[in-house]
Amino acid sequence: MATTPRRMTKQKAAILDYLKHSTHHPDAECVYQELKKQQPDLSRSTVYRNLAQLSEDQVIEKMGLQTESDHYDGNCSPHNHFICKKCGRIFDCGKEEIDTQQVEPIGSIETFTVYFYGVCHDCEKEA
Amino acid sequence: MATTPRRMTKQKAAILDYLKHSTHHPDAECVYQELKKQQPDLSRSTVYRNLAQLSEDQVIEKMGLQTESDHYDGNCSPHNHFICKKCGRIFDCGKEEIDTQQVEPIGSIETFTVYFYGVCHDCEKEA
DNA sequence: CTCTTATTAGGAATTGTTATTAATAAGATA
DNA sequence: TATCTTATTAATAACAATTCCTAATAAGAG
Repeated sequence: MATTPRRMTKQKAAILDYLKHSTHHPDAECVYQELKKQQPDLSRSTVYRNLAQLSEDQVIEKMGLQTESDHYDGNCSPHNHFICKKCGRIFDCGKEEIDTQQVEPIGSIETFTVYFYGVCHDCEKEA
Repeated sequence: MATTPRRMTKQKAAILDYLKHSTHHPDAECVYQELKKQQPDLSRSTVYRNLAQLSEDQVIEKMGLQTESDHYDGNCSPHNHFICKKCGRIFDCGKEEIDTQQVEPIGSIETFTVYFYGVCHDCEKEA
């Protein structure tokens, strides 16, 4: 995915180090505020740019729905979604059974959502 | 969740009707553009406000991670997340097996993510 | 019908994020 | 080590998605 060579900088290193030693899934602002304490002239854009680059390079992971705006669903019955990486369409699919025993030590599950990513069959045909 | 009485308006009815008869998971702008054809003086704020209200009332569903900004995870090994509705913390949990046969007719899965929502044990103790 | 107040249109303001630009510095090569 | 190329930076402007604000409107209870 990376189209240009990458250089390591102290800013990028700090961002990466912070994320690799965190377990609380910070957002960009949080990373910025935290690292600004060590590097007072760190820029917000640098944080955003590096977070984008690092997740593009799969060194870190961006959480959440990989779409630019929020989407709404009029169908409230239990079901999941498949998001096509190519055409961007969101498809409904059945609610799969899922084993939750690994979650029980953490808390009580009220709901869960599953997002599948891939290429839909329509787009596959075109390629 | 609704703290004030609700009134039905033709704007809200149109938004709801549109969503209930859609299967393509539109975003706010899409709903706005579509309904503006019938109601030329419909306002964008009205669409946003009603989408928020309707999903608060669980009449429709807002997709994606229920947080205001994007979060990043330095841990790239396969795992899922539990989001506490009370304290907002995001916990890691193991990657569960999931049956994907219902998704196969739609497309080829490359990855998937599972988000569990509930109340963590820390918050349960406090209540 | 009347009254209360939730809801509206319209636009301005805010927020999360990205683009721009000149200056800087990583890392390859000599 | 000195030099060169160019990815990266800080700062800020620009941007797009969303929310807030205000006076006017209209739902629906009495």
